[in-house]
Amino acid sequence: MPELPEIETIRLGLKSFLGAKPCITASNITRADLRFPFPDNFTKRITGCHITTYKRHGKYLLLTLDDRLIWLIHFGMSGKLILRHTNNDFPEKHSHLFVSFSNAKKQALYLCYHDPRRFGFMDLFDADKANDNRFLQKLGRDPIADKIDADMPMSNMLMNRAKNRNATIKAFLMEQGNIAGMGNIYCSEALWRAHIHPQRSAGSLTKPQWQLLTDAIISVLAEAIEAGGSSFSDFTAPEGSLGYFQHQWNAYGQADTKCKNCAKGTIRKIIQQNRASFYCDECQE
DNA sequence: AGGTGCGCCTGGAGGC
DNA sequence: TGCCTCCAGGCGCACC
Repeated sequence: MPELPEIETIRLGLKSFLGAKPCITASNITRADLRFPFPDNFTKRITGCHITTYKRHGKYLLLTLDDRLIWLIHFGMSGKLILRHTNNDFPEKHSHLFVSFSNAKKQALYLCYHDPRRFGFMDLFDADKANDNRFLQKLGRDPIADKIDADMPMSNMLMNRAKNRNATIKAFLMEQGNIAGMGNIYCSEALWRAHIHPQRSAGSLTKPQWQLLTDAIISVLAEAIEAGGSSFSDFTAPEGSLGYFQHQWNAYGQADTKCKNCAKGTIRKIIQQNRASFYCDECQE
């Protein structure tokens, strides 16, 4: 369930907790596979390394180790990081990876990757071969992290990719190769904000609609990151978890309520690609 | 090759 | 209370 804003919040929270260049002093895997097996010699390879950058692309958290390795984390549906100042009080169930750190002040800090459904996964590869990574190479532009490209604004890029596509706009936005980081929730929210029906074919959107939709995507993600940031400011509360945060949705999960945009229509729930979509039956076309 | 649907996995909610 | 069924969905993959 964590989508781009949740991963960004995890990234910021982890960076704030560990600080600059923390050293991995120990690591331990308690089950060999998440969605995929851990990379070979994973714990051996990361132990002794320092985290030199904290990056994110779409829903992937990318930690650079000693400027030469990338530790990739995908949180799947239920993955989260639990952070502690002492090496105890981690949940007994579904804690799959434990990592100990020493920060710049030589304080010991502890992290646990917790994932009940185990849809998450990790990878480890050479930083100079990131373009060949089987996960990263499939990703499109990140709507928040990537620099604005004056020659090819995101709305034009999306419109070009959608040309002649019969897939619905919902399915199109969910394809990580078109735009990285959109999940089920923010798709519904962005389409609601842009007044575009989720069953419209992607190729049928007009140029102004692509502009409206692009603006909606960026604003809905940016606002969610802001909301996540405000909830993470007190993440040192006892649970100390960085994962999925509850936001106030306008469309997602609001079936049968009055639309807050037009105040006339009703939010409806339909199933697309076996996933729930929510839209207003009055103001989304 | 584009479009569609399934399986993976577990906890929680709801029905009886 | 307890058992059962359904639902949540990101991703890779099989299939048409």
